[in-house]
Amino acid sequence: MANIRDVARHAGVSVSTVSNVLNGRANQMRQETLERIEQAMKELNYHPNRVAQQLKTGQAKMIGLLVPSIVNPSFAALAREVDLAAKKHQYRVLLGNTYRQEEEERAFLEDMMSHGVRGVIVAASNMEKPYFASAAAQGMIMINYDSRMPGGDVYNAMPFDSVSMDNVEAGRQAAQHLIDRGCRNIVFVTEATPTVSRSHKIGGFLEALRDSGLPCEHRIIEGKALSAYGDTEMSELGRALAGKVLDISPHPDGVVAINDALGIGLLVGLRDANISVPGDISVVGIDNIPLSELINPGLTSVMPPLAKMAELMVDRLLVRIEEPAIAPEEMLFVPTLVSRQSVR
Amino acid sequence: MANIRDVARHAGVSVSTVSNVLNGRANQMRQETLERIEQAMKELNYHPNRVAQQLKTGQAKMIGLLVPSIVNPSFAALAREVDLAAKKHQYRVLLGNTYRQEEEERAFLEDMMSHGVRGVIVAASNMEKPYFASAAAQGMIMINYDSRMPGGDVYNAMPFDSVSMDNVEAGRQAAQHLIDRGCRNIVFVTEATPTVSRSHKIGGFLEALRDSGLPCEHRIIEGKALSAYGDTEMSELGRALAGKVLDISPHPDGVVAINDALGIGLLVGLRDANISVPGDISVVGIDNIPLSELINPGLTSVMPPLAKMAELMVDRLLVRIEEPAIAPEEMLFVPTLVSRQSVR
DNA sequence: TTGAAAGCGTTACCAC
DNA sequence: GTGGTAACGCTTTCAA
Repeated sequence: MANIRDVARHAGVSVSTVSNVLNGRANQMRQETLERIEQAMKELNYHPNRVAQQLKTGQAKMIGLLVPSIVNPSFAALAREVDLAAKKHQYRVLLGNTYRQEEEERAFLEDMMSHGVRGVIVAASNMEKPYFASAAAQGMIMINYDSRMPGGDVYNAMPFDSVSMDNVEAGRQAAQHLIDRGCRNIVFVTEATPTVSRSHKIGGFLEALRDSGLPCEHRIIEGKALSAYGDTEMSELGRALAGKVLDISPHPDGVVAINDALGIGLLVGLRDANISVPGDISVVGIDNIPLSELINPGLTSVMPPLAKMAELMVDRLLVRIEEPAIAPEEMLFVPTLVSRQSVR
Repeated sequence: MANIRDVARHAGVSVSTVSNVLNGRANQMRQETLERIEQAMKELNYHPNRVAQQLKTGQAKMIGLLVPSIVNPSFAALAREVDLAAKKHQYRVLLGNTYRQEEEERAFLEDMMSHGVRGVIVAASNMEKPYFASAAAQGMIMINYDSRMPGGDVYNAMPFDSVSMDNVEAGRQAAQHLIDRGCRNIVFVTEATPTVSRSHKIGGFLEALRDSGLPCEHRIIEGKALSAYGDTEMSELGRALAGKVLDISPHPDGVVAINDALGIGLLVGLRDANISVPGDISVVGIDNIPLSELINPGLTSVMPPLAKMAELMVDRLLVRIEEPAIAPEEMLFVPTLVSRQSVR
């Protein structure tokens, strides 16, 4: 592979001049020189060596994406959007699956450091862990996806931006939709692990019930997923929780699932119990994974504006790499309800 | 961040000595020196700069993974297994989504070159395209996943390894399972684009019918998917093709779908038409995506040994990077049938 | 057993 | 406007 020196020689100029072209400093260059250089690049099929650029500048044109598991459709969708957004800036995405293992998270961050990656999007992990702070101290820029940041003082002490769907609004929309369609006995079904996004969703959900004068007691049905949050496990949980929903008497007429994977499991569990959806019970999910459109009945769901969110995260990351002093912010995105057949 | 010189200084040795430790050449080193160096690394929290190593050695500890879309569950599953396999060798995975755009594929390969990545796993793309050959000529090691390689002379001229499920066997197993369960009027439903893996599956399918003395005429039902092979499109196609299946008279009692996404669509389409699965028609898919376990009825499917395949691909890639002269091979993996509720 | 120094491909500063 | 050259952090050969 040709290098910058070959190009310089071939064009009869110095290395610095070629470098100037490469770095957009060709404005006050003689037109003829520029052309000769560009010509040489073409002829030699020259592509700058990113590794050398990195070594010199300390900047890799890569961002890291840390997710629990790419097999989970929500994170696959996120990965796609992040990839797309990164491409607009000529960045590539380094993927890290952590399976919720602390050791994997730590190793990923360290690897990113040594690979010269300066920015990482961290999806759905608890950023209070010390290695996040320590990576930040070493200059790693991180941005949190999906509101796993603790609130209050601790949050303010954290040097991380946070981007998420407005989970309060999501919970509210889901509940309100059921109320609008005539449901009056509505429950919220969820995995038991407490997170900020979870409590926000529940908050919005209860708010909607309260605003409509519906009872707010014993509305939360929860269960513990078996293993790390694979999608399959989440759906299995949903299937199991269908039983708990039907233990309630009288049967609820509307259910909000904390995410679509769980909602889909719920659909299966209800069908197993010969309950008709939406005939007997209406179900709304939160997430809008591709699958929700495919199954029967299609799962009505509250959808985050993922593409916009990914773009903002990438943009923000790149800005912050240049200007680390910018104060961290929490950015919320308003979701939209996608209506399908699981609600009457 | 501390560098190798800091460590050397701190330990009172030369840079080369530290480098020797880093590269496992510490066997004939004085124990005491080694300890001092290791101590210094700890104290300074030293991590070697991969970028500098790369620049020097031309080897990035990264492999590329080129997939049409990570949102497709089959590729997400592949990505997970590849990530796991790569981790065993301390490699990271650079993800490229191409959405079946030639331009994206070309750009990805070029980027990998300039990032110093020496090995790429190429999933389900036609490797006859000239840029693959050109990347290979520049020293990029590539391995093809899922048998999209052309056969015969052209194949032999290609410097690529190929790893795939034994698609003939997969088609055979699917058909044989239906036959074993008593189906006698069996069809194969597929997307229309011709590929090697497709024709192998069909080949195995027909072979099984022939061996059991069943009719082999007009057994292939096909349709064109709308856009790039998103999973959604594939399922939509399956849903549409349910109609074509039911146009056959008498109705088939068994269907093999070329992949699970299509099979799931088929299930939905059949239900829409008030056909019972498996009561009236049995369905088998090929792929075994996580979703197949979740839906109702669960889709019986032929499963490739993905983890093994990913491990072999990564191992082979790394071997070949060291020893590019090794003759390319085609490696086939025997699939297993996973029985669920979609077959009577 | 350890050290000195060249060089990987690029950038950026300072001369001319 | 263009060129010379010292880094960036590491590996590796050669010498001591």
